Amino acid sequence: MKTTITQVPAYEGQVVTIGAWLANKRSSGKIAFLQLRDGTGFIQGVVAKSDVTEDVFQLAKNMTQESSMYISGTIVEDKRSPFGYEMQVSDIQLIQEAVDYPITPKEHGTEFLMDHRHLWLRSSRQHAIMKIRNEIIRATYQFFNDQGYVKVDPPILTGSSAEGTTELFHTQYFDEEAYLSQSGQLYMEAAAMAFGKVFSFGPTFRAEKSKTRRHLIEFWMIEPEMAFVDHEESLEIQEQYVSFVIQSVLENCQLELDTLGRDTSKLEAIKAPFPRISYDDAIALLKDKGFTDIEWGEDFGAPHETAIAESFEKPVFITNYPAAIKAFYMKPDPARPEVVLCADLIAPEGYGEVIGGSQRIDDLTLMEQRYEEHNLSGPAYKWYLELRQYGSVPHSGFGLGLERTVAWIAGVDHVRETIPFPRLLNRLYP
RNA sequence: UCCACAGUAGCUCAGUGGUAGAGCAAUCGGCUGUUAACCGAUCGGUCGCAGGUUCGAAUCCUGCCUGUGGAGCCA
Repeated sequence: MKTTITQVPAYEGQVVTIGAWLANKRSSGKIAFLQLRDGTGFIQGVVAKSDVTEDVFQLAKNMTQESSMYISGTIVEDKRSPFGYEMQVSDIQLIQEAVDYPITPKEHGTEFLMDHRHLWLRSSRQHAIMKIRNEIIRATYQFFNDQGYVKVDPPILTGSSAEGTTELFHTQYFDEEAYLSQSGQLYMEAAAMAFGKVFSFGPTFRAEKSKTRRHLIEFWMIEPEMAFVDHEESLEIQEQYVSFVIQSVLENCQLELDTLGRDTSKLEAIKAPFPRISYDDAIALLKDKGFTDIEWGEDFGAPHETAIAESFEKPVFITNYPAAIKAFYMKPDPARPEVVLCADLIAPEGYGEVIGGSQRIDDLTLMEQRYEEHNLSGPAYKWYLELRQYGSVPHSGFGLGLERTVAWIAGVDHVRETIPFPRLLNRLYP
């Protein structure tokens, strides 16, 4: 019976065959322990000299790391295994012998591991992180589908930028200049006017020379956009969404969180509602904490964000930033036009900003004024203004950075481990 | 782009002016419950590159390259 490692508990006491790779091996004169993986999980195969032919025992004893095989044996429960089960091996059919696998069981440096990312993904730690990433994506689709959102895919090649501030990757579109998307948001606003509630999930490209544990050149964003939803309602959606994702990971990825040594008690506490602090109060809080390098009107740096987050157990929304330091499309607070109806969600434990969101400007005249202030004239924006011309409604949206969210939930300290093939400053291989 | 640190065996590192070292991996041998197994042996080098100082440089000096950590910017 051919099966996979995660299905093994259903076959206790029976003989099964698994297609597997050798992750590691320990052997003595008359017994060999094979650490097997098949992509679905990890299990130990025990090869006793007395149970198998001499050829099979010699094969097991001399097998090299990452060699591939079909391996057959009886599934037995064993408390000594972290997975709970072992295979008492009866036969092995070698598929290919791997010679000199570069990633050994000892420690390695970052550069070496990143150069071998295509192989590093096979390790139990990377496997666990990618399974958590997958669960976050799965839970995202479930959450928004259950709430009646329509997934809409914005274009990746664009003729214009959403915000003039960040640097764009630039390419040729036949005879025209084109850019890789740095945000789908403008297109998602158009989609919200067509479908009401929408979300996107796709790659984003930022040609910034950022070099920190929180930055990738290519990363994935989830960008919901909702018509007839104001700023406050949007915050409620955000906290429910994030809570749902975390509870899903806790339910479905226990083994993975355990492999990573994640302290799950901190995640269990992450349930809506989340605290909110206004930009004004955040500035006051930082001054109380002794920061002298920040004044009202300036944006927070990483140390400021961390200091604010440390004052709360849960993620915290920092709301209503000065209009001058935020994107042109954010709606001013009617009571205080110098600040906008926006919020950044800062994750605890120093993981930084995971969501940025706002209510959007719905007034045509104000949007035209913003265009002039930001020098954003041009045919590429004509369609965006037309959204305010034909049945404009209050609407809000936000963007969640997938890799920062994975890093936070998995307890990984650098986003480069949270995407299969990270694109970093000076890293386009493999 | 700026600041700090690093580059020595396939990998992780020690060696700071006088014969190039260890652990892991690999190869051979030993061991019936190992958890990064252990024990013995063997194999393994353009000391990042270029120049300089010196009787002598992995070691000191200069420049460059590459990487790591952080900052700015952002999700």
